[in-house]
Amino acid sequence: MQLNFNSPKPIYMQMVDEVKKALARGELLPGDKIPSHKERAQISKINPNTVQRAYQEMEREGLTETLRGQGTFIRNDPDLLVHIRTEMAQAAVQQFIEEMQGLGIESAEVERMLRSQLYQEKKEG
Amino acid sequence: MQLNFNSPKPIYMQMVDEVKKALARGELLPGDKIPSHKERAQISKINPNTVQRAYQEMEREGLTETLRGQGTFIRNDPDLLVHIRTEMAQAAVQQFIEEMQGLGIESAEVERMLRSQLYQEKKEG
Amino acid sequence: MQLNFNSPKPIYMQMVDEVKKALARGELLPGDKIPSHKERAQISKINPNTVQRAYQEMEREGLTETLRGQGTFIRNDPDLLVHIRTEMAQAAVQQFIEEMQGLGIESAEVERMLRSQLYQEKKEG
Amino acid sequence: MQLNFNSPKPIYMQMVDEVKKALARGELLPGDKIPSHKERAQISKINPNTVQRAYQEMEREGLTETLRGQGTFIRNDPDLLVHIRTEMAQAAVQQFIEEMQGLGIESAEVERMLRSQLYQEKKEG
DNA sequence: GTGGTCTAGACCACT
DNA sequence: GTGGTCTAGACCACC
Repeated sequence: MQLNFNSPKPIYMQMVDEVKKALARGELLPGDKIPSHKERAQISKINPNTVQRAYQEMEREGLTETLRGQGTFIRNDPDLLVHIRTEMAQAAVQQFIEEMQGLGIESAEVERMLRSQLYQEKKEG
Repeated sequence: MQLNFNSPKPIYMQMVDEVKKALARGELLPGDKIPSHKERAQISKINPNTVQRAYQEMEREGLTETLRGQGTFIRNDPDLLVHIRTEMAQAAVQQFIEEMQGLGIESAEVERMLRSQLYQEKKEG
Repeated sequence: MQLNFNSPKPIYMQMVDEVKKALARGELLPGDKIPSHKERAQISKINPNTVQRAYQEMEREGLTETLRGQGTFIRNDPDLLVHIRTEMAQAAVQQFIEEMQGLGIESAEVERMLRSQLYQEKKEG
Repeated sequence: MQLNFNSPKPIYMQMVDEVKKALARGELLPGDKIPSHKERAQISKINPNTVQRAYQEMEREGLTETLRGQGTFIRNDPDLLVHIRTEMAQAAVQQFIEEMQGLGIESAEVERMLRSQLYQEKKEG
């Protein structure tokens, strides 16, 4: 779980996104237990309340469900993974397109730049 | 100039980015005068202090220069436009790729999704 | 026995209320034996401690009596049923009226809304 | 704003409900500014963070909107009042009916009890 | 001054 | 030990 403490994006929001990404990547599965807020806080070296706020947000978004005294679990919904994955991917694509159009860059050029950096990336990584 | 007051990104940073985008799109040209901070504040309905901070930031980044008593101008540097444009575009591409890889999406799929949404977009817009 | 694990009302209180309701409905009768706390815990999938606390509370309220080695029984008091029933009903009515007055709804309108939903309910159920 | 510090219902939830009731009663109008969380905290003698949590919840439910640095306002939606009012009233009626049916009380008897207490109330108040 | 985030630490209900 | 609420107080961005 990578957190950027200098980002303007609140830490609790970053945590929610990280969990969603882990789900999308298949590293978390529906039904999995996630660490208690105290445990997570120790691991990530942040305050338990901040973790709890992230967990609250996930609950609210239907990402997790919590059993009193037992812990917090990824919701056991078979569609959840695909749903989150497409939702986040489409949002990223959308934001990217808007950003590039905001810079006045043509679709063909957007494609070209993406490919160029995409395959250069692959070699580096 | 589109500002999102609920974004965690500070308004003054959003303003800087909007000016850069206008430059990249060719809507602002090197040497152009930009509105005084009071004028800009009235137009965008934000606090003059916030505008001033954005202007300070642009000055600091070498984007603008201020002539006493005459106002603030886009710096008259022929390379500025291209420089800003490629810088912002590459940053956007980079961020997009990282986001998609964070979701565990393969390069080929990234390309496919981009194209799909890119040309659908074009028809809508 | 319906328990809502997300309600702010403690589970043991919910259990007490459920027993009272079963009594009011005539599903439990004075003198009836109620399950041991271990049994109850297994049935309702809750912690035996929680059940025990509910049983303690019922004992305290004079709802049940415990015979050593024999188990816990609904108190054999002929007035108990009527007493509980009217007590709970009046509390419910009282709370409802206060809630509706808190919303600034007139008595006539309260009556009308109740009838409307009451008979619609009947058809559905 | 009446808060019950001994209720199991969290204070921030009580605050949300109180604002909704004030709206339903017409004491708050769409567009009205509500006190800052610090002010409200002083008035109600609770912690500013608790107030803020209530305000957050109201924002999330679409009850209020907040303008950075200016304050929090009842959302300026003409349907809001009626919407909240009917929503809360129906929920109260529904809960009341379920409670009474849980006690095994017939519809006719429910009506009778309501009327009896409703008009007795009126004389007292 | 206003809202938003974060830390720190307490208390409670439930397992 | 686990989640939930609350208090207290700090810092920041914006008005």
